[in-house]
Amino acid sequence: MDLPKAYDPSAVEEKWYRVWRERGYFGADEKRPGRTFSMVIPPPNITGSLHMGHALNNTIQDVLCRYHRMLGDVTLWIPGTDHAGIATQNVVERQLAAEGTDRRALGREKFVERVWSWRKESGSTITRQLARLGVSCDWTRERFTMDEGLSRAVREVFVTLFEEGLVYRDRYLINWCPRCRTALSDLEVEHEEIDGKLYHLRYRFAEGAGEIVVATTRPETLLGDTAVAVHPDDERYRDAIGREVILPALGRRIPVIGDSGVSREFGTGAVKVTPAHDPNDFEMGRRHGLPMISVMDEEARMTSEAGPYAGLDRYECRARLVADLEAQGLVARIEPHRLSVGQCYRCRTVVEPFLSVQWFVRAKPLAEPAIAAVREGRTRFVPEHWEKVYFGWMENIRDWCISRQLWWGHQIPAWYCLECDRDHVRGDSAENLIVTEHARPIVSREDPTECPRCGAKRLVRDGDVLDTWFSSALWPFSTMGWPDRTETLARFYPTSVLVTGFDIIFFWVARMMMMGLHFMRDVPFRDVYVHALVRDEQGQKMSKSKGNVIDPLEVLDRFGTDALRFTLAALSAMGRDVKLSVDRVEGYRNFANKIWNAARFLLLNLEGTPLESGGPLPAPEEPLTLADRWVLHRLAICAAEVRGAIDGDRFNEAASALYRFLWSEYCDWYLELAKISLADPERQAATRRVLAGVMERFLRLLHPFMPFITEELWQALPGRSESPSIMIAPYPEPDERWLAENEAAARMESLIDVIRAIRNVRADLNLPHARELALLVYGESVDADGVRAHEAYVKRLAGVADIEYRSDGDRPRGAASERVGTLELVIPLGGILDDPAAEIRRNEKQLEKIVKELRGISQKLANEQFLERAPAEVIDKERAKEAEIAGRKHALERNLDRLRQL
RNA sequence: AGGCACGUAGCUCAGUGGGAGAGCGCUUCCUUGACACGGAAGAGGUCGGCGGUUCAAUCCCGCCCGUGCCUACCA
Repeated sequence: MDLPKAYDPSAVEEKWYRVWRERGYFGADEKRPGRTFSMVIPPPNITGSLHMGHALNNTIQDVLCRYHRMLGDVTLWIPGTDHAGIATQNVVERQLAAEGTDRRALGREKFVERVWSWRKESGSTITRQLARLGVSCDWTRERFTMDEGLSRAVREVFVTLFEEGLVYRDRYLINWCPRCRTALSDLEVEHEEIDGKLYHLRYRFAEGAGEIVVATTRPETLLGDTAVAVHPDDERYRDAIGREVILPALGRRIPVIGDSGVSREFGTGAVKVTPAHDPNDFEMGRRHGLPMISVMDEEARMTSEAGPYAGLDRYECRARLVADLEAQGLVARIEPHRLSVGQCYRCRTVVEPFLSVQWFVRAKPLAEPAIAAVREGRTRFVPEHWEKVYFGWMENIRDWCISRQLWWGHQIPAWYCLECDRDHVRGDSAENLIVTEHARPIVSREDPTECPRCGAKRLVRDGDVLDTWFSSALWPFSTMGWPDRTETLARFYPTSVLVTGFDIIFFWVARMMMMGLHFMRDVPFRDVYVHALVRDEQGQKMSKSKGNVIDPLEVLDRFGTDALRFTLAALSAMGRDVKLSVDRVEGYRNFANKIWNAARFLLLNLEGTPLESGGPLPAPEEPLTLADRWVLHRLAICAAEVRGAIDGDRFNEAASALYRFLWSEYCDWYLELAKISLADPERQAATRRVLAGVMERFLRLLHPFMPFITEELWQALPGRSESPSIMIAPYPEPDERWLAENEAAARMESLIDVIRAIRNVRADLNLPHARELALLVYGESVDADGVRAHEAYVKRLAGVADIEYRSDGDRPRGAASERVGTLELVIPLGGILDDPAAEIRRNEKQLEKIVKELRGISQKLANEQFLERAPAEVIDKERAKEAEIAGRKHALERNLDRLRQL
């Protein structure tokens, strides 16, 4: 078979992905006995397009998946997508806006239809892009958080939690996005520090003289103030408590109350209390039974409660109000102040605390088992320190607001009776419904046709939908067919590992833990592998606004899937951010090309010889060259390292072991040495076997990281094995016997040192390779025997024409000298060396280094405490080193003397 | 405010209680029959600073400086 000179990914990737998929290799056979390995994909949003975070996340998952499949585990990886409530609704709303209309004009039903058709057209973009990464997930099991089965699971969970009292409805101060016009959970609010102002405002006493100055960052909320609070023990305000002040602008009388939650140090020690617009004040309002006045509506415009300011936007109101107060002399002063504002995580609009009736999940009872499960090690975080983050959040968890005032999502299965609950319900459809917190919702698995209390047929359904993350929380079991008791669940739940980014530990991981434990009575995953963010090469978060985004699709086009995957694996040191640069990908593209050409060399040299590259590797008893033995030893080490690294989730170590073996060992040394034995008829056959057998093992070891090139080359190898695809071939085990061949390895390495030393001389003295050198080897030892036995290696790789051995005696006068182990290598330079000064300089430089090194070691060995307390082997090692360096020093000095006499 | 990471070669990053590493970049040489997406050789680092533990610290501990992130209702 003729391979092109360079690897061309585009000619290979699509072809093999189709073959794998068509042959069903991605599927898991539930009936097959044996160990299982299972994962569920973190479902990307249907609005999404592949970014580097996805690429990293899915590369790691696919490495694990392919590895376990090759280990023989029954391997299941379920893919799917998330309906992404707000994000998707926003996309379609933007489309409508472009058409000059909006969702209200369309109506709920038509709007939801419209979203479905959008999803049909565009929702699979992300899965097609994932496929380009080569992910081996079982597409026949692909799920969507809004599909029928998952919707059933969502409903079952909601109803059950309601029945258990873990879901409830209440009027509460929640986070509200005035642009999306929906409630948000605490997690969906992102805090950002900004430069704001602190306004000091005068509130005059209603009776008598005097005033209290309060400090606020949000003067417009003053319109909703129902008290002023001070610390009860604050001497300054002792007499104020119980009196009333006049609310500026509106003239309302409000009480001064004492509350120990007020800090005496901050500002003036007095605080305005606005229960309907501030979380602190809300709590204080509840404690003191204060009225709660909403002065802003759901679009953050001032309500009629705001008096003269009604109808103004919140910021406009602020400006007008402050101006008015200044005119009245009620502004004591305004100072700059850093404060953090909450923004909607989907649209960046500043979020407003908003008093409204919402649905909540009571989190504490669900969190406790989830905390215990991690404490007991039933679920393990990798790296471990994420446990702390998880505990920190879980232990201080607050109830989860799950209702969203959107149309795209799982509509809450709750109905209100317009008859027996008519005092609490206004409106007659989901769109115009206003229901107080006192209404009694009818929550049901089946859509009710009449009120279970009064039998009335006039029911109206709650218009809210559930937080997207509510359905994501069920993902590990809902995708496996729950609430039915399926074989899939029995076989694959809990999943083996969840691979995810730390940014969604709270959003997703924590909630899956809670729901999984509650409904499945078991953790959803054994391990959570938390990888970091992909950043740019300066460590900046990639973002469109910064313009530093590296588009994975472009990278795939330029360098191929395997190169990107290998790069991500190589850079993903556990728990560290991945700082990606295109140069790096290019480097690993070159690696792919190196493999390609090594295989090309191999195929050119097999010349149709019948050979089983997948057959057993030669055994140590067989007659083999030193190079053969060495490479087989190194292969075994590589296999052991790679397996250990993947088992320990150290993907970067696996990648570097593979890289080093193939490039620095197989190509740089073994291939070059094999060229010698291929020319020797007696050795040719064995060399071919080793050459091909090692390559075949290497391809299998590499396959989880670089699936495409490994399949393409593996298929090109002759007679490799029974398996029709490398994907389902067994993962190589380190061969114990070759692992133990340390002696051959040491001899080879000593030869490598000899060759390097000669090359070194050649390079330093600028002697072209064509210029053949003579070599004198001084010293009697196994090292000398090694050179004697492998002269061909040294001659070929170092360009030496002639080798002589001397036990000792005079060295030639003009020569270069190198000390390697116990040997002194002398290269006579008479007639070649134009300028002895160059060689003198070279030697002097080396000598300088050596002298320094020797001084350090001698000092150490002179230290009594070191000799007393250090372990014997360390001392022995230091002694050996001292002797070796002393030998080198001596040889160098002698050589320098000779050179200087020239 | 609290917490968690991180500071190692020009750049981006691995790593380890006893010999400082990789990729890219740089310098010199090589169009040698797998590969110039290549080969050979090399330069370059007080492993952020200061203390401590230890026979021995880049690694463990403390403090400081710098950077990044997360959490938090302090107006």
